[in-house]
Amino acid sequence: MEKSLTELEGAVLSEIHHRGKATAFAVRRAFQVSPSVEWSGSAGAVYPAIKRLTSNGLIRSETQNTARKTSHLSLTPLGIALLDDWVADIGRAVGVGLDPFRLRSGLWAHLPTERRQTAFLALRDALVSQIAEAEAYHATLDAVEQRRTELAMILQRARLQWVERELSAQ
Amino acid sequence: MEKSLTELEGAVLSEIHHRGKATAFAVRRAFQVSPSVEWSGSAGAVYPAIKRLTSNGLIRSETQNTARKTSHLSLTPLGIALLDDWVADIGRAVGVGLDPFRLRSGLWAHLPTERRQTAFLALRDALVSQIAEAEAYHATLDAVEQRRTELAMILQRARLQWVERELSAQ
DNA sequence: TTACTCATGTAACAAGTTACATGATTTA
DNA sequence: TAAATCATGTAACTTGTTACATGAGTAA
Repeated sequence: MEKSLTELEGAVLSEIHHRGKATAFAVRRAFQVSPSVEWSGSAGAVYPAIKRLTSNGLIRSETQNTARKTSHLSLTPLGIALLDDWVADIGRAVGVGLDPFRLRSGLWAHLPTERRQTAFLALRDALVSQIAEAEAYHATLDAVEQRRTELAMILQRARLQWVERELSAQ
Repeated sequence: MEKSLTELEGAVLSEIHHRGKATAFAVRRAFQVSPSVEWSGSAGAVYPAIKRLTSNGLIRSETQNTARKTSHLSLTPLGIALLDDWVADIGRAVGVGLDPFRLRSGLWAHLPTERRQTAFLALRDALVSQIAEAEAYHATLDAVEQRRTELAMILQRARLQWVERELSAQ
């Protein structure tokens, strides 16, 4: 009876199983380049996580017989079952998450007037350019990352609307 | 030259400065009850954070001369300045954050058909009831927490729309 | 041959979690 | 007076971060 998967462990398993990432390095790279996932893809997080999951029987790791000591990763039946449980964990999925924008939203009103105005304008610009960037890259992504990017765009558009309402309400 | 505040440190400072929480215990309680903030309000996080901020000169801590050794907390001018910087940190504010829903969004399509259907229906129900709950409590909250709750509701409504689109697309 | 990328991993550190310990005050 | 709440804090643990170390393959 193990405790349930952490968010990073679930993300690692899904990179291997649903996005075809065959090595620890490829998983790291995916985290590093994804704008819709928040981990840095640090070696000190990914390698220990894969080690844990391997020794718990969720990941099958086949070391290649090449000079470059790469391991080919895949999920065991147990790994697939626990990944499905993690994916279908409704309670976690509907959690609001750690959102730096929401956390600050009630505090901008308390900034000195000029600084507040500047902040809202900067927020608007940053959101607009992030949305444009996401739209540009969207077509180049696989199905999983496309969905995530869609939701990231929905979030950024909602924030943008909120900011514009605040700006016009001044 | 210290490094910038962590998200929890900024949240702690804003609880004291913008929401009038005068003791470490009150800060903990605020985190524990807030549905729009993700920290557990554990003693092992809050007390060390306040200790750090106090010894770095951001928090003034006046121990009361009562049997109950409560400290009355307030921000120093330095604390107010660094809090304002944290609040106006646009780069952090527009980050997408750690979102368990977005992380899973691309993976639900890979669940076995029946389980997927069940998951989407459960997601819809959970989102509907969370929105209703937030609406009910909204009026009882202070200005800061009201804004956060508004943004949490915007997020949940956007998720709900997305889920309903997925359900009707099957 | 120099530099970049692929590839794996460890060490020191940071900052969160739960669980526990302690004691005062208030309320049923 | 028993239980709940107010109040502060530590200890063991988990898991993330950056920075470093090592080495193979590839492209300029």
